[in-house]
Amino acid sequence: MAGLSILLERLSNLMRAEQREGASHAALQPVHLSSLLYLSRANRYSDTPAGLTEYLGSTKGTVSQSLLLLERKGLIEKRPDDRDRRVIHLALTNEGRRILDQQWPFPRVREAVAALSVPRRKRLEDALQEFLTSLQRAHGSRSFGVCHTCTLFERLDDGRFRCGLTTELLVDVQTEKICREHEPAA
Amino acid sequence: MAGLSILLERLSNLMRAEQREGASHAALQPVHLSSLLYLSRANRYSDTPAGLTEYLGSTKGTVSQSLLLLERKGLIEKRPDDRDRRVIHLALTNEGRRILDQQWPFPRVREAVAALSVPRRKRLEDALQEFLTSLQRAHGSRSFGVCHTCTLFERLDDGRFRCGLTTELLVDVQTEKICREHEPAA
DNA sequence: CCAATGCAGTATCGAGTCGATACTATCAGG
DNA sequence: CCTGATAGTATCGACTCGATACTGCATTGG
Repeated sequence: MAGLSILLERLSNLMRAEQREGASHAALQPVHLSSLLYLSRANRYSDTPAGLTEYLGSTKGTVSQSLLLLERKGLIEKRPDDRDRRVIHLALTNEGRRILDQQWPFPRVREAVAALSVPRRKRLEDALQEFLTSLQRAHGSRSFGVCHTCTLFERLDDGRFRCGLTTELLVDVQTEKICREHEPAA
Repeated sequence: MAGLSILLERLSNLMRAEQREGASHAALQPVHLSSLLYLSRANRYSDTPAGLTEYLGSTKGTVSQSLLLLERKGLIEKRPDDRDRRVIHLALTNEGRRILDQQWPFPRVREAVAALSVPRRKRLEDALQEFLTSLQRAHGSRSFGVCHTCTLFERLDDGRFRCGLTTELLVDVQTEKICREHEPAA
């Protein structure tokens, strides 16, 4: 059935138009808002140029350029990793957080979501979640889920949390963030 | 609920990545494939630069540039309107159709759609259609529906069809195309 | 009938994306 | 210690995109 592909294409175009409009209010490009959104939600394994590159499905060269611009505008900060000196961690500045809170979610998307009844919203959310998982698998992309839904996530006997991949202990707030190493349940 | 906005954002990014990849196979930009897709499905009231501009939610200057490029590459043809000499009609060339058929729908989107069971696909399609209508309304955008679902569409006693807006008779094939003057049922 | 208004489309400019390529620096493993 | 892989940057050219200014045609109201 081609109907679904057409709907997805139309949705893409509309979302794109909303993103352009929202971004231009802050003198930014759509991809900049996506970047700020990702970085505001990425855990410490994921808040790097490489993590963002994977999330956006772009190339590291392009992303590097965008990050230079965001840094120049004072919306993000770069901090070198303590252990691996090739790695850079990215964090939103207060100004970056302010811009993101102002522009996201996009008002018309918010409005369209609000126009749906609660059960219909739930139905769309479930159906979309399922499709996204499927699309991410087809894309060979990571799932970018939140840490505590990961199959590698461990609850220790003493109540603390640990990442089964890195065997590191996790602070509570980290487990609500999205992780590029996330392994979905099924 | 912010969850749906986040899903839509993630879907946008993934679709964008698919579009970039598909387009680059044909040495095009994502917006060029969207343009070809629209033009392949637009009726004679809608196959103009202005129609495409509305569909893409862009500006006429930008669209004009993209169309020059598509014409230069031999993927579309321009034909002046008979009655209004300001208006230009756009049509895909055989080469344009070939490129579109080759690149669309995007293989991974197709794959992800195919991975859904029929009832789940139907559920997603219905939910998405409803949301799209809602979003288009919020956006102040036209619905770009197919002609024969339009409230202005008339079946005459002799079996022919007529557009209630322009009062023109419509040939069968035109009624399956999308129209920028489309008025959805509710 | 014609002047004002508005619409369809084009031209041009500057900032930025994006892919490609080439590069540096660092890490990890044999 | 060397080899290969990984993280990130620099640079180039084609293109998008918004803004502004422009042309030519249509419509409308006096």
